[in-house]
Formats: sequence, C-alpha cells, structure tokens
Amino acid sequence: MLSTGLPQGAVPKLERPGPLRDRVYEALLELITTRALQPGQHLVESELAGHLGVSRQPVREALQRLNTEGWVDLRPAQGAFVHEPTDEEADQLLTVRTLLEAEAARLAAADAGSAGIAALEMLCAEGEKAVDADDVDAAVALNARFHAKIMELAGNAVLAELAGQVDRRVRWYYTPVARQRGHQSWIEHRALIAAIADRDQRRATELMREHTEHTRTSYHARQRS
Amino acid sequence: MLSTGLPQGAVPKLERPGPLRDRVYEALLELITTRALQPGQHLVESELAGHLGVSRQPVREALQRLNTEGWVDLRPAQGAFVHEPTDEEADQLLTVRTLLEAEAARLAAADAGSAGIAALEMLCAEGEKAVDADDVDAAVALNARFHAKIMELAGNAVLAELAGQVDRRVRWYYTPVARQRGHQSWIEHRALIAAIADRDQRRATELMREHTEHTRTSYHARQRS
DNA sequence: GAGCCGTAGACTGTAGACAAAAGGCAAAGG
DNA sequence: CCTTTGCCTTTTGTCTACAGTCTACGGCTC
Repeated sequence: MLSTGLPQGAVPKLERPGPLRDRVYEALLELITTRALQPGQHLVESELAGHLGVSRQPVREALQRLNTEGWVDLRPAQGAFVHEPTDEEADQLLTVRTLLEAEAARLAAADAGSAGIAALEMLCAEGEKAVDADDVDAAVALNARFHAKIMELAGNAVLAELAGQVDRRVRWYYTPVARQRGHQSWIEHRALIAAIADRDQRRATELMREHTEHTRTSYHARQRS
Repeated sequence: MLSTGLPQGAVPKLERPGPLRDRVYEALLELITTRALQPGQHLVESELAGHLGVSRQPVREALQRLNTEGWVDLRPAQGAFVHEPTDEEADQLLTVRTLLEAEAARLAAADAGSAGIAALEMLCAEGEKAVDADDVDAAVALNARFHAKIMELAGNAVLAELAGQVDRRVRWYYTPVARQRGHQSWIEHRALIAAIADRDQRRATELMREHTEHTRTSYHARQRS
C-alpha cells in the first residue's frame, strides 16, 4: 500500500508510448478505413516505414495483424494488398453481424441495470441531435458507440471482441451508404432501448435483427444504383 | 497452353516450405493445444527460436498472431505467456460457439445438396465406428471434421472463419472433458443430419443449439468434480 | 531483523543488413 | 511478328546486432 496521500486516479500513469507496432497498426487501419489506402492497393513495407518514420519491422508486424483480421491480403513473397471486399463477402459479414448484435441485445435485455439504460438513452439523445444538425460524422461515431454500449451491457467479452471486429469491417463497407439512413436508425434505437428496459429478450433480439437487416437492405439498394 | 503432354494434376506442385512464420505458428499452436506448453507458462522467444532451429523473428511473428487469436497473452516488455482460460471466459466462448454453430446448421439446412448430406452421413458413420473402437483421438478429430463440414455446407466463409477459431479454442478447454461424452454426441449428429436433409431450418437450429449446450453442461459438470 | 536501495542479469523492442524469390523488360530465335 | 529465354530490378523473408526496460538478488541502513 502506498503511504502517500495521493488520490488513486490522479497519477497520470505517465503514459508510455507503448509498442510501436500497435501505433503503426492503428495508423494503417485509419488509413484503410478512411480510403486513403484504396482496396487492392499494394502496400510496400519500406515505403510505409519511411512514411511513418519507423523501421520495417513494426510495419511488418502491423501488416500481419491486419492480415489475420482480414483488412489486408498477405500474398507470400509478394507483399500486402488492401483487401477488396466482394459483394458476397459483404453479405456474409452482415449476416454474422446480425447474429452477434441480436445475441448481444438479448443478453443486454437479460440483465440490464438502470445505469446502463440511462447511458443508452443519453447516447441516443446525442445521436438524434447530431442527425438533426446534419453532423454525419458525429452521428456515425455515436452509432458505433451505441452498439458498443449494448455489447458492454451484454457482459460477454468474447462476443464483444468478435462483434467489434465485424462491426468495424461492416462499417468500412457501409460508410458510403451510411449517409442515407440516419433518422430512421435512431427511431429503431429508441424501440430497442424500450425492449431492453422491459427485459423483453425476445423483442430485443427481434428489433436488433430487423435493425441490422435494414442495414443490409440499404446496402443492396445502394449496390444497384 | 502447355505443349507437353503432362497430365494436369500429376505435377506435384513441388511443395515449397512456405513462409517460416506459418510453420512456426502451426508448431506452437500444436504445442499449446496438446498441453506441451501449459497455460501460464512464459514463452521466451530466443528459447523457442533455438528449439525450432530458426531465428527470433519468425517466432515473434507467430507469437503476435497467436496473441491476436487469443492463445497467448503478450505483456509488453515482458514477453508472451500461454493464455490461462478462466471459467467465465470458457462460458462466454461456449455461448458464442452455440450461436455460430446454430446459425451454420440453419444455413446448411437452407441449401444442402444431396452430396453434402451424404458426406455428413459418411463422417457420422466413421465417427460412430471410432467411438465403438474406443479410439478417442480419431473420434475427436472426426467430430471436428463433422462440424467443419456443416460450416462448409452453410456457405458462409466469414462465419466459417470465426467459428473455426472459436471451435478450436473451445476444443482446447474441452479436451479433458471430451472423453466422457462421445456416444451420445453422435446420436445427436444423426438427428441433426435428418433435420438438414428435411430442410427444416428451425429444427436444425434447435438441434445444434441443444447439441452445443450439452457440451457446456458437460463442461460445468466436470468443473465441479 | 526488516525494509530499502543499488546493481546485475535477462528479455524484449527496434533497427539495419543480407540472401532469395517474383515480376517485368528487352533481346534473340523461330 | 510472335514466342521464349535470360537478365535485372524490386520486394519480401530472414538473420544479427544494439538499446531500453523489467525483474530479481544481494548488500546496506535503520
């Protein structure tokens, strides 16, 4: 036990830079999701290393992680290429997302505390405000946080881990479409919160399923245009 | 077009060793799942490198991949430790597995061809034979192949990818328990095949759900002993 | 005797260098 | 004019070396 009277949280933990590979990973993921690196593009290690001011090694490790998570394709002895999502893959990903999110909604409904529900409602309110203000970026971010919060309330770390990755990839494909939907989305969120507050597992599952299925519908509608 | 008269498939493709990191990855995963490397054990890079006859680099890359997939915990500036599964985590993993497998069964029931069903029945027959012969290792392997086949029939690559990883980890936790169940398991498989052959999505889902839930029950029963 | 500080060892994190393989281009031959 | 072959450039895969950091042990002080 510390004998000093310092409050526990006051020590800023003197933030260490942390492993370089992780920061490279974050940077590359940001570049990919923002379309700065386009699908199919050839990623040259030395190039990225020079651009980021680090050695090739951390870049390599970051690329490998991105590979296992499906963001880049690592062709042996040839290099890394930004993954090109096919329509089929996007569809399969949406199927899985629906599954995971629906289960999360069910679990959240099973044991949601009033504090959690309050947090959801707050996020929802902010989201609606962002939509009204036409602040699309904020709305998208709040949407992500809303779903993440439900995951948190579900209390299943493994599920959250998988859903986090799937969601992020879905959002990558879905970004161009996201600007259409927006208002309707938050209405559905409201209904979902109500179901969770009522501890109605079946209704929560069904609402979340419909909600994510609407995403799929929007995606396909977009594809055709 | 080749002017030589060589038959197309006869060329053995002269198997190249492939990236060293992948083989190191496979080797380490084998060592972990077979309990040669016990949970909590400290994995020293240079040690493994020397033991496998390679440099530290491929070992590092393999460890990082194992880290992202949840097999080892990579504590910064301290090294890699074989992940220690907690009861809670095992339970969450089983929940997710139930979810994924049940969906796979539904999809398989939705569009299963007669060829696929025949393959399932063949695997089932072999599995029953292995159980009767008390060949536990073969039975476990065939069980894995059976579930993998259903995944394949589901025709969802993303789902298969996730389920493959989850399944392997579940099997890791579950291995000591596996020797109890065995006979009952294949009876349930038979029922599942019948549901898929009938294209009864609801029944296939439910049967697979019960089937994987039985695994959970066995696990918890084991825990108490 | 107990607790603290200093030092040494070991391991990881990162950088740089070398060898091998793949793809592209040009020149020679049919 | 087309095909094929050889070379060359580029990029990856692997190894070795060095610096930073954490842990553990031993001595020292109170």
